[in-house]
Amino acid sequence: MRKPCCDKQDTNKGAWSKQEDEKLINYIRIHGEGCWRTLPQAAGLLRCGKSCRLRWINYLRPDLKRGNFTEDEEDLIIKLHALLGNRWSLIAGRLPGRTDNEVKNYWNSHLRRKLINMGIDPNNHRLITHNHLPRPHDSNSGASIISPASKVPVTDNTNIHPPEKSRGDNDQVSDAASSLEDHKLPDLNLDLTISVSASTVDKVEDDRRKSRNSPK
DNA sequence: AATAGCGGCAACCGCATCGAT
DNA sequence: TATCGATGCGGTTGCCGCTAT
Repeated sequence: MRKPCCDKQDTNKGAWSKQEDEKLINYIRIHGEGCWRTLPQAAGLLRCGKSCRLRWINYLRPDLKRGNFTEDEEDLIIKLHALLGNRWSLIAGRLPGRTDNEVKNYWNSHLRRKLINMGIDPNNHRLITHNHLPRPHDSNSGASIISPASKVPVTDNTNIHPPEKSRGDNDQVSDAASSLEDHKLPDLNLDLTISVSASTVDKVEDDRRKSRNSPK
């Protein structure tokens, strides 16, 4: 039986106070990131390590770019989501200064709705084919979708079927992504502008591996 | 002015993954 | 090879502020 990550009785929960933020920032400034389990005690925080890590990564990190997403960023998120599904950390890794949480929230609150309004199913990035729903170019029904910002067609290659939902269901996209890594997607049009290509996906995965292996 | 409804965002939770032993 | 602990990730929740009624 695994021990809980922290003694929940002795930890604060909920919103962070300014003092807590300052303690965390000061500690990381001096000692650097890592060792999240021992950090709270060492920093004098009544928080669990996971909470500290999340607060730092999503809010306190100095290199965070806060504020609205640009059109380019939106476009890139949509394209990467079409390729990778709900792998938010991978997507965020291609957006400097953005966090997975931020991208995920933005997707769920803005981009999903935006795609739906455009008649695109956000789960699989294909045109929603409702018989009663008028479609922009019906002759192409289900054949291609237009990326909103760039107006660059994202070919519906039918090889990519992002998941209805993530985690267990990520297998489909994992398959797509791993197929990309194996170069087994013959007819896949990966010219997604903003340099999202098979090699980009390779690089994303590669970066991820490297960051895992590199010491903190 | 009050309040119900809604959307956005920060934070939590549980599971997966990876490295060390 | 199996097990354990630490960390990472994605889904979900809950709070807060804004807007419509």
